[in-house]
Amino acid sequence: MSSTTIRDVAKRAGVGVGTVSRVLNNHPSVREATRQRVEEAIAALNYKPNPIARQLSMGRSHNIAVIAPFFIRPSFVERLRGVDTVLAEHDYDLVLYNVEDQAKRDELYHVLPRGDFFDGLLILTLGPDDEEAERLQASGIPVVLIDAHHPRFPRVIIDDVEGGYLATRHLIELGHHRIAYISDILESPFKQVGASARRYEGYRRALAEAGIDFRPEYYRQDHHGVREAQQMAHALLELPEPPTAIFAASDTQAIGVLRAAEEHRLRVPQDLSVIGFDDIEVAEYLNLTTVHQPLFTSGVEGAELLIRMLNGETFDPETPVIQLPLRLINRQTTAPPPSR
Amino acid sequence: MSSTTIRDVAKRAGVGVGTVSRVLNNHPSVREATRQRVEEAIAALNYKPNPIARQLSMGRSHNIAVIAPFFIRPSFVERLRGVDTVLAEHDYDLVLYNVEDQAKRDELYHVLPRGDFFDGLLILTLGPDDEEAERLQASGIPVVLIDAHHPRFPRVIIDDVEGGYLATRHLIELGHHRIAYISDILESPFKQVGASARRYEGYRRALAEAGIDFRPEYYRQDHHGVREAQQMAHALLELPEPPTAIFAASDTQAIGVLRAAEEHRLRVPQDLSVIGFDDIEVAEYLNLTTVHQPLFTSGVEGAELLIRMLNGETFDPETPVIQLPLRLINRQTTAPPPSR
DNA sequence: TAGTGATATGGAACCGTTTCCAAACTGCCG
DNA sequence: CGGCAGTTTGGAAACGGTTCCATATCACTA
Repeated sequence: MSSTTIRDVAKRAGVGVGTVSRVLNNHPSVREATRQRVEEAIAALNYKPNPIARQLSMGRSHNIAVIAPFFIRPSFVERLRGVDTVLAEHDYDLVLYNVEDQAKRDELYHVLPRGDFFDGLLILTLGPDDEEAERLQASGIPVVLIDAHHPRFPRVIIDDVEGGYLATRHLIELGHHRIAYISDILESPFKQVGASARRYEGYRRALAEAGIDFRPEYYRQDHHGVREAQQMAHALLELPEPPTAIFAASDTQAIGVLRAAEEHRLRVPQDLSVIGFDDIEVAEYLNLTTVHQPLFTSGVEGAELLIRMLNGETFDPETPVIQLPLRLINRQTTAPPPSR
Repeated sequence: MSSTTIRDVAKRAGVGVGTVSRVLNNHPSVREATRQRVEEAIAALNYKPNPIARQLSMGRSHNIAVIAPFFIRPSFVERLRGVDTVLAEHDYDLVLYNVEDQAKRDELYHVLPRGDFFDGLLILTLGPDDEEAERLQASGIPVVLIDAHHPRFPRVIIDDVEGGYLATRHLIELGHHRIAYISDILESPFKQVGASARRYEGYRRALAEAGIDFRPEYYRQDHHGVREAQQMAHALLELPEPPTAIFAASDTQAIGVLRAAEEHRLRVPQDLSVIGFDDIEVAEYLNLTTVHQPLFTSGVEGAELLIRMLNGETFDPETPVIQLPLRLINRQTTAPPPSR
């Protein structure tokens, strides 16, 4: 029970509360002798200031809300670690909100813009639609988007089109012509153009550039998940003229493709090439060729940006956009197509 | 900017602040007509009560601190999801603290016992040592441990000895005699007897019971991680008389074993059986035989227990201990040993 | 030793709520 | 219509800090 208050300390040290407060916030104008006495009293009473009271009187909470979709597990945790690292360093507390479905999401977008409870808001992946953006902005609370796009907010992103292009290009250079793309549902349930749609664009561009006709039957979408991906790959491999390479919009989905290949007794990469996206941790253990995006770094950069905003730093007329580099990681699930 | 206060609302509705507060907390004794007027004023001014002021005045924060080691990623997220589900339901906010190293951990154990900032504390995996337990208990703040042991605190656990026994027994029943155990370092850096040590005990017990001599060279430990596990398995497989089955203390480490087997051109399970522990998500995709523990459920149960404590529920003289069931998941990485 | 500007200090006011107490109503009964 | 118990209500006090302002103290200088 640390119900000792600043007044107790003041009394014990024989000073006024103001002085104790000054010692606490090491304000310069406190005589050394006085500071000593106060510090002794603090130690003697084992006094710890009440953060809530401090928050109330200072008008700032030192909390940062992080909205994140847990269901994209592997990549989300890496990002969160990045965020945590930075926030801890700057003494902000991380209040975490999980969004698993539309309802939860809508609720959060209604509830969170409370300038008096959060100093800032970090949104992972599930960016706002226009109306929500409006409301967020009206609330005046600083917001940074990580892995989400909205013109009105500072954000940390990757060039998904480029990523899709990179992956597809890699397959083309290996000699593939029959290249499929599987992804989660492009019209994302969360009312925004998702990453997969942009990766798809890169896919189409690479194809077009190489003069390869796009075949609608080589393109599938379903909810995100290993099982769903496995089924899509399955369908693909049963086509009269199956693809020789499959580009999955995420590593998680690539795992599903790998499983389907196994079912079909296809050797990877000899009979079928598979490439993923994200470079989550298991990708390495599965020897999955993939497009690496800096997940941890995205968290770091986003949090740092937010903190700079909180410190009153202002930016050019433009809202800052940090674009992180992508890199193809060539492991062992891609190879030239089977010759025949 | 929602700097409208309760006084603004009171003025506009022509009532006292007390009445507005009563409406807000729907206290029964407010006349319907009055309630109406107040509600109109609230709507008109778009008033939202300031949670911090409320916290200060009520002495409770509605925050729950969760201490978790991010580095055990996959299992940690599942637990966290369980926690989040329950907390959200009960309107508690989840403040997350990551512990990646000893220093961070010590700091947290010093800082967190602030009864006035957190209503409760949920500790995942990294339980307190005796001194820390002392301090925690002195602070009076309710604590629940998940996947950690300390006699003084309520906790949600599994029977790791039983789990180790289960896994080893399974291998023995398949006909294996040369069974190795690899794990992270038993003398955990976090000053407590870890799960791996108890699983080891189960391993030894199963061996003894079957009359199989324990061979020290079949038992290895190193830091947690795929790479380290891979090396340990590597060493094991180069023994003059290598094991025919390896029990890894976690699925993550089992992945390392799988990789080592691949390097050695051993087929799993024909040439080598591998069993893990935890049943994290990828275990299924790798067809890994493993011991399933209810991760999500552990989070749920822990959070619910904490909330019951917060609601003033008291328990028998005993501190409550919830033990979750374990289950062997028989997939495709174990089989009888190669006959020869 | 008085006077000066700079530095320290005490303590009231404030942050925005809840809660408590006393006062003001209400409706009902005799 | 007066009295009374039960509801409603207003508003001061409290929560535990920070901040501001006025006052006290200090170290020098003339």
